[in-house]
Amino acid sequence: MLSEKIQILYQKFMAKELSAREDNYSQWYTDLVTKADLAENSAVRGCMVIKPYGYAIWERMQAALDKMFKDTGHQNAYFPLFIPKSFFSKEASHVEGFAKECAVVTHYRLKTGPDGKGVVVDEDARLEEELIVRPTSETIIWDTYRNWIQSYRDLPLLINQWANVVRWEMRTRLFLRTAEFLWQEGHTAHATMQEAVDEAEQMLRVYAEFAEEWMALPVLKGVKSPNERFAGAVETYCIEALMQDGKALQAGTSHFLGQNFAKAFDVKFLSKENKQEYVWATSWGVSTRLMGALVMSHSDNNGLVLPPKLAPIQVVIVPIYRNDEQMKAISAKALEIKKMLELRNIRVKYDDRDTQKPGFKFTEWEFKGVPLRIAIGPRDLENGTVEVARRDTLEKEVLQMTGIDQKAENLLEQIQKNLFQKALDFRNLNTFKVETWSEFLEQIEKGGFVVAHWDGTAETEQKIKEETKATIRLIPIEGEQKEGTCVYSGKPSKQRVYFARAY
RNA sequence: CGGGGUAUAGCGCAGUCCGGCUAGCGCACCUGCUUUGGGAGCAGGGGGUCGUAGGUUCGAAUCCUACUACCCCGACCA
Repeated sequence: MLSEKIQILYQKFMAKELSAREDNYSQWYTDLVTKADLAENSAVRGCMVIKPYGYAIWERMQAALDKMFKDTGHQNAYFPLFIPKSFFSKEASHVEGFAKECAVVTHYRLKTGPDGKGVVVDEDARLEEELIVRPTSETIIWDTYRNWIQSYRDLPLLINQWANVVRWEMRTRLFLRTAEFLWQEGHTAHATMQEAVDEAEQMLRVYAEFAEEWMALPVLKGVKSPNERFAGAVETYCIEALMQDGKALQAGTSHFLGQNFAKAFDVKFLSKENKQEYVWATSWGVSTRLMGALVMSHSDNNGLVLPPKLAPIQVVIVPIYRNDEQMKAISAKALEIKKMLELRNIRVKYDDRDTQKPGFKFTEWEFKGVPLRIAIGPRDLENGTVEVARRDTLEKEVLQMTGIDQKAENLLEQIQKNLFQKALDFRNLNTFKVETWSEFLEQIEKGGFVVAHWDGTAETEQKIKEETKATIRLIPIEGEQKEGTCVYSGKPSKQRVYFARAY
């Protein structure tokens, strides 16, 4: 339990550094991202600088996902940043979906300005065909696949790329929506429709597993309504998470593209039966938006809370000492513990900076979300103990130094589980089944998921969105599917769907 | 793209209404001493073309005009 004194210090700290979560959620989020050194706004509008600490988390996400992709048979490749404009118009709904937010390269040269100062675009260097900065790579990839695929023997083609993409957004927020972002995009080609559907569903399960196991983020699996579908997809699968402010966030999508892109880019293969057929396609992606989801689902008014599996530093050791002699003795012990922990593959930082006091270090590492802190002082040396503090519960306890490596390992596992359970409890507590329109209106105001019957029409979906700002987040593909009557129109409904206001 | 707000040291702000001497304050930074179990104290010190461009004036952070950037709230999207 926290003493009163510490509570007061926290209040002082909060007032100084961080907006309170309950007062202004979005300001709290922005403060957290910038002050915990995850990212900052850049000189370029809408684009962010991901700072080393934030990038370290992203690298851990990448590593885990990349392994999962490889384990399911995918290979990495890289396709160009630029896409010829003409490629874009080949798939009608795809263009329509992205046209409004594309950056376009028109020239390839600058020259010195007429007044001899600065540089201007050289009008003589106009590109014959303008290039689009990729908002996603389906078109260039399918144009390439055409040459790679001749026979059923070339299938399935299972490829992923890690890349940056650009979508010219009007309003941006660090990680959640930036003009340029980092992501991975998988693009696969299959001989049969069933195989492609299976692939899209498999990758959805991979995403869900990653979110739950690594990010400690419980997610719902489902499909999007036609309205919310990816431009060019036949079916869009998604994982959807609930943030602490009661808004939903799409954390990953996987698309069954049918033969839309194969037809647009003329990608055919010769089947076993010696017939020319169009291939079946999928694409799937998660982005640096996951960083935003991570921050918003676990963190509190004391700063970031990171799940141990993704934390760049899992344990920080802080020495407490009065003089050089003590520091020496404590350092020896601390380094010993560090080594023990590292033998268990725990990522440890020994914070032996002499320029900061222990209290400062406590607060700083807490703010940065380090799951476990071990403090060692003269008293501990005498007693053969250490003080261990958990970031998730803020609990402190004094433990025997012997066997601390095993205890730390157990605690990290517990923290990982606890964060997931807390997030799951929160979601359960904020998911409501409603039967009537008035219930719907009342509940959607309070935030969270509202589970209600929908008649399946785009008109109803649109009206609900206009009246409440809530959208259909997903149509569940798991659990019961009972019929009922639409909460808005009263018409028959095949099953309940999840509504929420969303990021 | 609409509404609102902001722009003064690395960060947060005061000063602007009502123009006037050398532009302040807190945090951070540097030096020294004392400190170190939850953001240490004291003393000294460094750091500014007051967002940009133009105008008014003897004189502009302050008044006028235009522009730019950022933040918040909407519409659009992952």
